Order: sequence, then C-alpha cells, then structure tokens
Amino acid sequence: MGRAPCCDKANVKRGPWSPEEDTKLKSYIEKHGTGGNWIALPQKIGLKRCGKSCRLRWLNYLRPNIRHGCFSEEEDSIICSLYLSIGSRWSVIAAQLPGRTDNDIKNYWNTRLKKKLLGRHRNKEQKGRRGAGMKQNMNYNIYSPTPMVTTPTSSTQQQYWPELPVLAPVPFLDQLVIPSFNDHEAIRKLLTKLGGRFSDHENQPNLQFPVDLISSRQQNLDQLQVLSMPNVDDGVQQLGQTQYCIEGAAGGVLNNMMQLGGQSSYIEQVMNPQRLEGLDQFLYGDHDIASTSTGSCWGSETSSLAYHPSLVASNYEDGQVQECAFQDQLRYSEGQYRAVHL
DNA sequence: AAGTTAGCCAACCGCACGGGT
DNA sequence: AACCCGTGCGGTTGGCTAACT
Repeated sequence: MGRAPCCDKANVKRGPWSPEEDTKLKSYIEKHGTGGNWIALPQKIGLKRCGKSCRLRWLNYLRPNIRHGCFSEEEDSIICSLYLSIGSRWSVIAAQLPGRTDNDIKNYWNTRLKKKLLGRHRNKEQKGRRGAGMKQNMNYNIYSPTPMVTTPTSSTQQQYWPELPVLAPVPFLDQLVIPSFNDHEAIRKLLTKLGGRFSDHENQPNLQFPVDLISSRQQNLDQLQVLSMPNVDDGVQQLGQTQYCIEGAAGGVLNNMMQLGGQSSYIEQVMNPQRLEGLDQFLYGDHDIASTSTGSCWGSETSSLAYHPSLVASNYEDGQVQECAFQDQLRYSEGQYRAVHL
C-alpha cells in the first residue's frame, strides 16, 4: 500500500494556470505568505489546485524577481561548471543564479546547453580527426584549485598545475551516481580536454587542500558566509578543505569573484585566465578543442565539487550583500540556504 | 497548404527527506 | 523507534509552436 496522495486528484484542476488563478495565488501569498502549509493553501484561497501545484507555480513563475529565458554567457558558464562538478543538482545550481529557477535551468540544460556542448564537441572532434595537430598551450585547468607553480627545474621555467587535490571527498557528494558512459561522461571528457587535469587518484589517495589557500579563502569570507543546504552544511564548513574552484567563468563572473574581499583572493591565486578561456571559447568561441590533447583523464568516476564559496558569494561586493540578490537567494531557498553574517 | 518533426517549456509525478508526534 | 505528513527535488510528460519537407 503506497502513501496517500497529497490531494484528491479527482477534484483538483490540472494543466496550465489561468491568469485568474495566478492573481489569486500571488495576491494571497504576497499578503499572507504561504502559512507554512502548501497543502492547505489552495483551500484557503479557493483554488481547485493541488498544494504542490501551487507551490510550483509560485516558485517557478509568480514569485518576485523571476527571470525567464535569455541566459547570459556567465550563467552558461556557471551552469556548466556546476553541472560538471555536482551533476543535476538543479536547486543548488539555481541558488547560484538569482532569479533563475531549478526548473528553468534544468530545461535550459536539457534542451540547449547540453546540445550546445555536445554539438560543438562533436564538430570539433570531426575536425580533429581530419588531422589537426596538437595544441600545446592548452594546459589550463579550470578544475584545479591549486595555484600555478613555476618549477625551477625547468630551463624554461615552465608553469604547471600541481596535481592536487583532485578528488577530495565532498561530504554531500558521496552519493553521486557514478556516471555511465553517457552524455554526462562525454561532457566531462570534453571539459577535460579543455584542460581538466587530474592526478592519479589511486596514487594519491590522501591529498589535502593546501592550508595556505584555505586560510586565504576563509579570510575573504569573513564578512559573510553562505551556508548551503542542510545536508550540505557539514560540507560547507569544510569548503576550504574539500572543494575547489572549477568555475570556467566568463569575465563577469570572474570579476565578481575577484571583487570578493580586498586582498588577493583565492580566485586570483588559483585562476589563470588562460584556464577560463577553454570553457568560454568552447561555449562561445571557435576554439579547436578536439585538436587538443592534454592526456587528461578524470581521476575517478566520482565527481568533484565546484561549489566554491567565492562562487556562492559572487554577488557580494566589499563584504556587502547586494540586497536584491541576497534577498532573492533567501526567498528562493525558503530557508534551505542560510546566509550568515559572521 | 498540409503533414511531419523537432524544440521548448510548464506542469506533473513520485520518491526521499526531515520534522513532529 | 516508528509512523505520519508536508516539503523539496529531479525526472518525465504533454502540449504548443516553429521549422522543415
């Protein structure tokens, strides 16, 4: 025997919402709030709708500051980065894009962004098979959390990305489904080609996040820290230790990140513009990706996390919360995400 | 012009989780 | 500890529209 349905399916209206229904729901919630009980809400208003349907309509369409369509390049980059790191956690991704809903992002990813990525990838691969040479300067790595290091052992002072910490366990990601060889994997491989370089996880099982970077990052967050969803809280507390930035962000996002804090930020330390080039060019440019070979591979099937605090806090400037984005985040999260002034 | 296909997106479904009892 | 119930979430569906044949 399954659980009882949340409402009487026979007596609730389904399908598209009428303007009248929208008005009723919106005006009521604006005046009285949800009352903490979506199930009872439609009866109070006199709507013949399921409570869940009301909630969905409000969250995805009626609540203030909702934006639909016209995703910016920055948003594309953020979505891609987060998707590659945390998978289809649409609500988490949406929380980073004020005004966007998880449903919107999900639809956008499934209908456009994924195809955009794969389409380009395939085109480039075909190109590559036609004999394109190796591109040597594609050594940026949008995933590595570590700063570029100049090795004195090289006569040319070559820079390299230390193979650190590649797959540090992220508490709330340990249940991620290991992707089969499907689109996820294809995209991951693609992004790897863009420069994702991962160390051999098996050979370096106990990698730790560099302490100096942790402290640096945390100093920048002393104005405000955004704690993530409940089951993520523990992970957030360990952000500095376990998470690293993969934001293949477009310039605006990067700028926002760099604005965080007055001092040299984590992002500045770990991000090399060259490394961002890959994703952006992949998305928007005409970079010859397939001709690139970095010998990269994903160190493990488990996903790493891109949910770095700098991204979370990308709407903050000089420690001040930009009110709109802040409130929107709070509103959207409905308590699932808590902004905490420390 | 009519039929077919593909793309998009709002809405629904069902499961998991967490709080309350 | 077990159960109930509301909520949140991701996956899926169905309808509308545009593009194509």
